[in-house]
Amino acid sequence: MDRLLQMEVFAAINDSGSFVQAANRLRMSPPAVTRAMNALEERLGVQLLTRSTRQLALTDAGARFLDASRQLLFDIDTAEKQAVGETGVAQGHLTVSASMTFSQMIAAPVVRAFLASHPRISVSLVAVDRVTNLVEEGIDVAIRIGDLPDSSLMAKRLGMVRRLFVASPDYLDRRGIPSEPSDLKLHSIIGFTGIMPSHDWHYKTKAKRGHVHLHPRLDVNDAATALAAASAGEGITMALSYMVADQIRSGTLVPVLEEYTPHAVPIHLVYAQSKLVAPKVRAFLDFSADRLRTKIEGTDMESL
Amino acid sequence: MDRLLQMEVFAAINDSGSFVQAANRLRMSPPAVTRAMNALEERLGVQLLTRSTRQLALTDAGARFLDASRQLLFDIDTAEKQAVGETGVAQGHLTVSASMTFSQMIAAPVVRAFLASHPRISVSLVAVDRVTNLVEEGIDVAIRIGDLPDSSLMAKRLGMVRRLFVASPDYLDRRGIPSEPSDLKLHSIIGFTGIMPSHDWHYKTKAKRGHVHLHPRLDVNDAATALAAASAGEGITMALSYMVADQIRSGTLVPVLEEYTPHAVPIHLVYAQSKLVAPKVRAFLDFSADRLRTKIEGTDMESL
DNA sequence: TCCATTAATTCCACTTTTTGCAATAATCAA
DNA sequence: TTGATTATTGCAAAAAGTGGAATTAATGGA
Repeated sequence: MDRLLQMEVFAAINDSGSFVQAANRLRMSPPAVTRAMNALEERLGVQLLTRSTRQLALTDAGARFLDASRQLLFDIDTAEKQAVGETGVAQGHLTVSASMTFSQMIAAPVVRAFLASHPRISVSLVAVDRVTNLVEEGIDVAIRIGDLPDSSLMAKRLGMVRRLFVASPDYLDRRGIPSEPSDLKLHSIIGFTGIMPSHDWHYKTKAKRGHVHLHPRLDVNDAATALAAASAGEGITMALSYMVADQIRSGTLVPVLEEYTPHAVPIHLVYAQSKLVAPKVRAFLDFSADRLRTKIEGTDMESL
Repeated sequence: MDRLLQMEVFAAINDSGSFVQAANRLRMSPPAVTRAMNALEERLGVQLLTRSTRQLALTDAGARFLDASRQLLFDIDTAEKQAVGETGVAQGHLTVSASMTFSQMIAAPVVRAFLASHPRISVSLVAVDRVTNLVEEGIDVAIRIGDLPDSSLMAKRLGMVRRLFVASPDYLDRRGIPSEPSDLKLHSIIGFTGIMPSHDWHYKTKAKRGHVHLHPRLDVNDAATALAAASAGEGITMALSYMVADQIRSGTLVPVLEEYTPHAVPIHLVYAQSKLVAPKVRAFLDFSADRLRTKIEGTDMESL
């Protein structure tokens, strides 16, 4: 039984507050966590954690060992990175997180290309629509949309993202191009709950602000479906700029009411620390940054 | 593969200078050492050691990682001891070293009693006739005969040891009691090469000094055999005091020429460090010190 | 140059450990 | 008491680790 893993399990239990969550965090089964913890206590000959099914409490010895464990795990990680330095082979397992849609539409192809060119690296692409905690959830790189809070994380800017109304050229030929928000009431709207959960659209420009209540004829919660419908000329839908960058470039979709959707937020590649980046992480950052930028650019603020 | 063991193997290889010796030190097989080293390099993605059958050399990364490993292994050991503190159960494996004869005659019975009263501890009793290096050879407790050099080791004094001539009472009745060294020439000598490799005995008292050349009729390299012969009345032999303590107490053997064999040296239980002694070591020290003292005392200098 | 020697490595059959699922036990809130 | 949740154990399958023997490689001496 790996003694370092025992310490990692012990730390994870205390971080997450339960055996099951520690198991998830470490991608182990709950029995494995139980056994690791038992083995650690057995080996040290002292109880570290008094536990019932509903309550966990550190013993004195446990509290002492927990502090030491955290420090040691950090030291070991540092030592390994320092020793390896720049010379190391990019290998091992990499965990990348992004929002569900971004992951599907943008990140996945880049990750697949990355896997193809780095045979010794495996990747977990975690698609979750919430802000992830890199260290706690063991994520190496996250793609974050929105302004970044100050933090100890490093970030590479990939571009800007904003919400856009889009429709196909033939639809606009048939139904006309809306020139102000209220015109939308005369149009066929394809609702996308992922971006616009309510059907009220609040807009704000330099000149004016207001809102329209939209009545979608079709309402879906999947970006690809909404965009397919829009491309087929079924109506106007709202999308995030990166989702439609390609179609706008190729002319399959056309943005409308652009002056009413100016608010753009940055999108970043985010990763922990600045020094001692593991080769696998460095490799992913180097590989993906340009590719992601290319995929994202073209429909952001500057294109207005 | 235990990552800590990998670091231990790496350190041991560098300490001992070869895979085979590292294997011996860690009580592993050479294949296991090779595999641990390969796994470590594989995991880090960098070569630590360039090796041929005759030459080992650290790479730059290896040198960095070696320093860090040694420090970390020490830190982990410390952390575990600190966390466990006094509360820990005495358990695990204990390695005790002593000279061949002391081990057989004195230490082994005490170790057996210790095992019986500490079911969770196992013991390696290493009987070697050389000074062992506690840390390098992974020995927890050593029994040392002779003056101790200043060192970082802790010691418990068990008593004094000196060389003695002994014979059985009936032999002395028959052949007379020697009163000075030259009388030995008229006696039947049982040589014991363990204590007296040459047959020249150099003696020195306050009054005089000199030497006699002895002609043993029987010469053995095993203490038990020599003492058995002496007990059977076959002659005079030289023994270390602890070997004959019991027989002298019981009268089976009688020391002779005591004024010519005054030089006594101390005997100690030696162990590493003063703080953070592992419970298993503490238990052995507590258990064995008195018992060993009892077995040793009675024929040392003070009994003259 | 070749050979004997020594040390690391690989091969292989075997043993031990580890694994996760499913069932169970324990706890607490309602 | 019940229901929900969580830790633990039993068990069979899978994986990893094991050391002895054979192999390979390097080196110093003949």
